[in-house]
Amino acid sequence: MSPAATEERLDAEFFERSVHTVAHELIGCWLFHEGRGGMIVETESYERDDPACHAYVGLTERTETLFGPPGRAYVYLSYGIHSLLNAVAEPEGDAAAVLIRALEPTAGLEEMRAGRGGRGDLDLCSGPGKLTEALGVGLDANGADLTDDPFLLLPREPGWAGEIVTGPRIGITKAAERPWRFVLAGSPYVSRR
DNA sequence: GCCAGGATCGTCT
DNA sequence: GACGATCCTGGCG
Repeated sequence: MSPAATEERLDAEFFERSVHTVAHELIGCWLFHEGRGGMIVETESYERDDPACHAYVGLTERTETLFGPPGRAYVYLSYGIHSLLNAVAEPEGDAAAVLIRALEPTAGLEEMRAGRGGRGDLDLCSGPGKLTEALGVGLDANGADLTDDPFLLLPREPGWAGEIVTGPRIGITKAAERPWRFVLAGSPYVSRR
């Protein structure tokens, strides 16, 4: 299953709202980068007044993108190894972002398998570090416009009716209890943990 | 199948 | 100089 090529992209307005609303509504949407990608099945939201958010400490060179206009990509290096992809939300000057944690891969499967060392499809995009590797998104994508090439971000297909479950965020030590993780119920493509 | 530990580097103190 | 919004491997049962 894949979206029609003529469908309209999500625009900056979509992201210019509460980061939690954006994170929730991104589930079921489609994300592609250079022809590789699929349906978003797992996200987490990070707001500015949130000890786990990088922008919590204020504006620095690193967090500049977070304070910028919505609909941009915030990419940073985690554990010295993995690039993690976020979508900047809320109006410019209001730092908040949605971490894209997992996709159900549908497009460019061969390329993604090659980039991921020939792993099975369940392991292609089932984690924030995995999906950036599969899609070929690196640190140089920081600040890029997610609503334009080489990214392609499409809304849910008409009539889509997936069930979305919320829960505590994963892999953080501060404010981990806040229920700002959103997953598509029953999807085998979400990260394990 | 489950768990513990290591890899590796940009950013902040 | 320490610490991660992670992933993979190896050891053990």
